[in-house]
Amino acid sequence: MSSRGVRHDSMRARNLAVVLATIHRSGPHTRAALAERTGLTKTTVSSLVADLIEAGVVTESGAVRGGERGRPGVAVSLSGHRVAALGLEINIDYLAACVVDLTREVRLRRVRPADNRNSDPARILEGLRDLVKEVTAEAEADGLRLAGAALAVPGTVEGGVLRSAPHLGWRDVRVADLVDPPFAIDNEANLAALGELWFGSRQPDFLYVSGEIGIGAGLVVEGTVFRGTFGLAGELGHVVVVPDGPVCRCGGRGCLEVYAGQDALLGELASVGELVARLESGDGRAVRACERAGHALGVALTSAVHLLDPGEIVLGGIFAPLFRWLEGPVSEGLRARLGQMRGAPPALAVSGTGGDAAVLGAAGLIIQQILAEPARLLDL
Amino acid sequence: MSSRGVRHDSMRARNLAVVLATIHRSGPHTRAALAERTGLTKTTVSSLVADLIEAGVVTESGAVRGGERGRPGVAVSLSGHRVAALGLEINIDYLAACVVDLTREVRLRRVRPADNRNSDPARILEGLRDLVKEVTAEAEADGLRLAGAALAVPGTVEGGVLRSAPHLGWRDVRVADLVDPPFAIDNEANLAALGELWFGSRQPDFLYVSGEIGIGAGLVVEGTVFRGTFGLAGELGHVVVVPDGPVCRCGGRGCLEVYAGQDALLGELASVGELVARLESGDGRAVRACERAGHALGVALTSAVHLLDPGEIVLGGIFAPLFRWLEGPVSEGLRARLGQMRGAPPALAVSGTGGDAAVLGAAGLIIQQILAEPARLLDL
DNA sequence: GGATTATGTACAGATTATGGACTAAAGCGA
DNA sequence: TCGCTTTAGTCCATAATCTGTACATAATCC
Repeated sequence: MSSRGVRHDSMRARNLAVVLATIHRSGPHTRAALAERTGLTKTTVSSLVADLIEAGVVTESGAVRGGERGRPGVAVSLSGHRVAALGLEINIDYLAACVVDLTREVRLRRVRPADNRNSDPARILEGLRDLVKEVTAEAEADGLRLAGAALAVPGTVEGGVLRSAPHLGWRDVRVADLVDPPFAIDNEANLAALGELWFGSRQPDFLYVSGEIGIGAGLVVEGTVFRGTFGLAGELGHVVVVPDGPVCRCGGRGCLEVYAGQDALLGELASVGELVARLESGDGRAVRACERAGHALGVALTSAVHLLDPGEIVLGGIFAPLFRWLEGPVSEGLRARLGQMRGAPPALAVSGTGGDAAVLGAAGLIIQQILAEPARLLDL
Repeated sequence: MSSRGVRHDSMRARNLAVVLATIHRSGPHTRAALAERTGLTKTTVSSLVADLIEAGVVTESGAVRGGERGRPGVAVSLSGHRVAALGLEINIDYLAACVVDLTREVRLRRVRPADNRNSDPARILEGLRDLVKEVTAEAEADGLRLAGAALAVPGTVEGGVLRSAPHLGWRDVRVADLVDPPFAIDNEANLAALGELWFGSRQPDFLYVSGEIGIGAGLVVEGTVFRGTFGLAGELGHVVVVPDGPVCRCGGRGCLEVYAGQDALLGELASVGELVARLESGDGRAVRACERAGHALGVALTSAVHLLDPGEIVLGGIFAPLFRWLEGPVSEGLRARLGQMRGAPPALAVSGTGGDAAVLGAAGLIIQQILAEPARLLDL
């Protein structure tokens, strides 16, 4: 609980957010419908909507007839023409950026291939800065105002500081400070979960499992990402599957990653595409690797379901193209192990976003912030 | 996000809560100090404090000199004399109740031994109703007004309905409806975690591990219990320790409970006291059982730390008296398995509450509600 | 075209916080 | 002891915001 008292302007800020959230959640509304939904009076809603229009987050979008009789209302809907969010991602082999407007339309996408393994943070951040400049200029030329930016990184983040990104070879990098204006940073898996929420037409409760070189997970409960105490929650890749199994790069033993990480799945194959090809041709070794991974995932997800209680489980990253082969072993494992503890195990689904859930989710985080505090756009 | 607009009275309700929370968190304050802390004006604070005094949640408690000079202020502190909360618990072999006032003073405790295994819900609830009547009468004779009640049950709770309590033999019991006024219900482990927060002088971030016949856990993040999507989070007892281990009563295999549940620990011994005695005398079998349990706990907690990211781990219930013998294996397991993933594993601590963390936590839940919405006390 | 119905705005009134003036109560210094 | 300074708490006029009623507007129904 914030310990600051609230004043008149906080009340208005809150009401602006309530009206905007209603439009966002349930589509265009007339002012009258908004008044009914929010419990505010028509007068107040009119005044709030006027402010939201001025802030550029909503527009009037034509007449609607409510019942059969009476004066038709004017629909107020989210506006995609003024305000947008910038999503960024640093990953092992690329930098990516995207611009998403308030209607969730992806307005711009940029991917720059790069080899960032064991790289120098300063050099990569220089490249990121360039990318930001380029994309910002293009967005502004499009008439968009970028209300904020967020960055996805393949590592653990604590209070805006990148603590450890083993594959990049980075430790304790204060990424946010190096770019102006400073932006939000979060773990790839957390943001991919948000990406799934915003762009994969998901229900607001699920566990997104991100298969990359490592395996991460982001839990979304009631539309927000659960981060734990230090922001380190969701490290599904190191859940114990076999207590005295092979040593993992984390120092533990028998972690999920050992059985279902990219390296374990691909073996000597060069890419996921190749693995899929082998699977389709019924190659025994590939099928066995996939079954082993599915089995391990079933075990780890059983623990995860007991501890996190997700509404649904979504497989993303490299698990998405492999879903056909993973689904069976994973869901059987869950069903058998969860037993009578719950009615039925959470449903298993494929990720609805393409490979770029994380960048999109980064933009989604900013959109979430805008929707939560539209008043900030008015102060500037 | 609630979708209801806020009005003047919500603003005031919020400010009442802010002032009260400040006093609760940081002890007695003068009105001037409250004004500074909350950012409200002295005028507003005076008016809010007047309401809080009327509601009976705070009192003036003597003069305090702030600096060296100037008129001394009047300290405003929590009042334990009017408002209190009722905590209740149904467990395998007893019914319990307690009354706790706003200063966290336990004003009343009642435990009624009973054999509730495989019992008839209606009969037990009858007994609970009697207990409530008795305790309510005593509290009222003491001048206390019970602002609400909450009930801890050894089972899973979903939206006020007790879904499944295997040891009681209950399924789908609508407990809340059967008592008037209806009260909040939650899982024993979740409420024990709150009990630990309120009465064990804990930091606001920890995972409370409740060793009873089953093993549960309640995660507290920033002072609130994490419940997951359906309120089923924290089922530590069924986290997988050995994927093809012995069958557990839940239907799974190799669950933590199989290795560290009460039955596994006690073997043929009749009570935890007896086990402690054996351990103290160095009985080999007892020591080995304890080591095995500690090892299994280390494995399950490793998964829990990766997924939940708790600030600290608190062992309660039957694990509390066994802490001396469990601490070593558990913390070694955590240290070895967590490896380089985090700076250091979360600290391991014993529960600070006695055996009745759950009842106390039930009362704590209500106190939390009062502190969050003091305005409700004024409306009546 | 007039009655009916629903939308959206205008204006007075209510609620609550603010800010400066004022009163109260203590110590300090002469 | 008296006045000065300092801090606490209250009073009152003002400002921000929401409410509620009245009203103008725009559609359908007959």
